[in-house]
Amino acid sequence: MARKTIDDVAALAGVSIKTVSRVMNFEKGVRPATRERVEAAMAELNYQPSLPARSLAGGRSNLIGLVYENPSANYVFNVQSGAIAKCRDLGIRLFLQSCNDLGDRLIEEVLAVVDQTHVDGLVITPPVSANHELIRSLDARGVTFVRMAPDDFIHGSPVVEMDDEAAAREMTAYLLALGHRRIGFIAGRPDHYSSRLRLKGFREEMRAWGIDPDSECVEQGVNDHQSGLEATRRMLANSSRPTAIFASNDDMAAGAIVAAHELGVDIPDQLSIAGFDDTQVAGIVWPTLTTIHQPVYDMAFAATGLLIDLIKGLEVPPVTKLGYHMVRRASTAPPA
Amino acid sequence: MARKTIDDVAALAGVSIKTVSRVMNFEKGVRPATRERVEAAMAELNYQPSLPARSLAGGRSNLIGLVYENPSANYVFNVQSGAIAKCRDLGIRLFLQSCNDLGDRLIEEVLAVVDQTHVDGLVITPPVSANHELIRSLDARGVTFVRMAPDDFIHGSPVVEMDDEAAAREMTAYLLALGHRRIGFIAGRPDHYSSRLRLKGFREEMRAWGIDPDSECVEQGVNDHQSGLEATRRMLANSSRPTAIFASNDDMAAGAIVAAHELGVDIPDQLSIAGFDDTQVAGIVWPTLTTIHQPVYDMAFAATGLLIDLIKGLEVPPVTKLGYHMVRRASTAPPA
DNA sequence: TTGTACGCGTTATCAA
DNA sequence: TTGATAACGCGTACAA
Repeated sequence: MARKTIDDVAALAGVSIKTVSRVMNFEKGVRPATRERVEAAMAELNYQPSLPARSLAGGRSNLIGLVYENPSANYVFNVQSGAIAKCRDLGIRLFLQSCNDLGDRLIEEVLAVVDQTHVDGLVITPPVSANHELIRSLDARGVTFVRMAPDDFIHGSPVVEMDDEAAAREMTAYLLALGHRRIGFIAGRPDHYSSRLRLKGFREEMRAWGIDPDSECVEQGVNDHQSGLEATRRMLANSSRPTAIFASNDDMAAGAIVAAHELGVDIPDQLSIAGFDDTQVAGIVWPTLTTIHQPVYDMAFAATGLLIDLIKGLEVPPVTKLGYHMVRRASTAPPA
Repeated sequence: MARKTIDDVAALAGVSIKTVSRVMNFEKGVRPATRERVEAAMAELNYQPSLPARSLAGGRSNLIGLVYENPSANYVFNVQSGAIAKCRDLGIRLFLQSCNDLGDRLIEEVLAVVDQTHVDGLVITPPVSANHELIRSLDARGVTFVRMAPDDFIHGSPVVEMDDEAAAREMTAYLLALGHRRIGFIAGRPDHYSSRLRLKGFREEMRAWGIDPDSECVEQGVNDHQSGLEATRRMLANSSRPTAIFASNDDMAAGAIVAAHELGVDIPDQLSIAGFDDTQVAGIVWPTLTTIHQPVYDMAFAATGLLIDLIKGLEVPPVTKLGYHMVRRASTAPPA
């Protein structure tokens, strides 16, 4: 079955293609009666405008790209869901650009996709959003983009973020208020900006409570389950065990839970464990995990909205900060 | 910076645009020396062909669509990863079509995307692959597609699947061989074909071992953690508790683990638990989960490859069956 | 308020 | 082996 074109619609409605175009694009200056005739014709033919044709003819492709790199299935899924939801509202199509396993071909690939697909702009999520070389290259190409949680403001593009540092402080304060004093921290990958902020928040709050920095045991992890498990084993082998462990993300916290189970350490009676992100695992492990809810979906939704506004030429705020909140579940309690 | 076009390349190479086109598309009948000149020009200009233009002019868009609907973040992530990997190999771009939350607008939406984007074909994953009405509509539109794990072969399109029934039989046999006789089964959503196959495999193997069907307690779940938790609570409240529980997927098995922990039932000494899928959670829960590895990534990779062959007009096998394997972890053992 | 004619960057036809 | 030129389906000047 041949694809319906604007000519078919114009013929059926008895107008020129330009008028059909006007109706499609909600331009003013079309007589209501004419508009209705055209709309009826479009409906009858089940007409769908050709994106490639619009893209070629007009400057705009009505296509935007979402650029991401691994973090985790849940993170990617939430980011995508947020972006998809916003696009669906506005009739924009989303092009996904996964940079997983791309290595140093990343920049080249992203630029190629931009040129090939004619996307109108990009939403860039961490850690790619902190790739300065890419940002500079995109800027040189004149690409419009919005970044999620970058580690700088070197570029004038809008930024959407949450306050990782304040959130980490809040969680730390919560553990301190429960009565914990020896609190272990499992840090995330130092090349992720949010990891650094979370560690900073932890340290500052500890200091604010006058805790001796020596009783702060900070172990380095790499954001995955295994590294959380190993870091916790090291901490629990220590003579002065912590009574609480705060992991920089949920996956590592889930690893910490396993390490405690292995050693027969009861959670939360003998050891409190807290995570960060509020991903799916937080509700699946036993005991369920106290954590910080990171509004990933909302951040992607907001970033996508900003990008679309930007493309339309609207003014948008340079920084959008979204709220987090603590989710208290079963893995934390006062020390024995 | 203006986008480079085929004219720029042609001018620099001192040939016509048609020749550049020939080189790009690996058509034969171009003198090697000419080809090299053109390739050098393309490289020098960092030329990227315009997808919309190719799509309009030629019949092909070099774009394929991946259609999916929720299942889970991990499932979607793996499917995407497989499809992306295959596309990357072949210079094809992937368009994602999430049908989550689309309800009865699903068919309309998918058809609209096909018409608008001019994708050359679709890879359709379950449960959408079993949506007969959609399949019929796509067929009527003459759309090329490959289905993953559909529940029928009503349509002649190629199918990629794994043998859920045999896998479930294998897991059941494993539990029986360990010495279990009272085995509980947590069934998945009956509207998912694979759920029905897994239940069938469980039942057949039990029967093959001459187990009295009354000692088969089958509880209905809906594929999520919570339903696995509740189903297990019901089973464990029973006077004749099972000594092993086989859940139709990992999420429900993770729920079963929590239920056992809540009641102080030791895993695996007092209760063995097995899952299905080998998703990320299987390695994160404690104890780690014995499960069946479902080759989701490979299935998507294969399906994408088949689709691309199909688009090229090649012959492809009607059914591609991929292998599974059992992953023995810590959640199963002989009964006490 | 509506229509005509041209151009967007490719591929395809056919001639050279 | 190559090239001129006409599509592809739509947006945009500009004219009516």
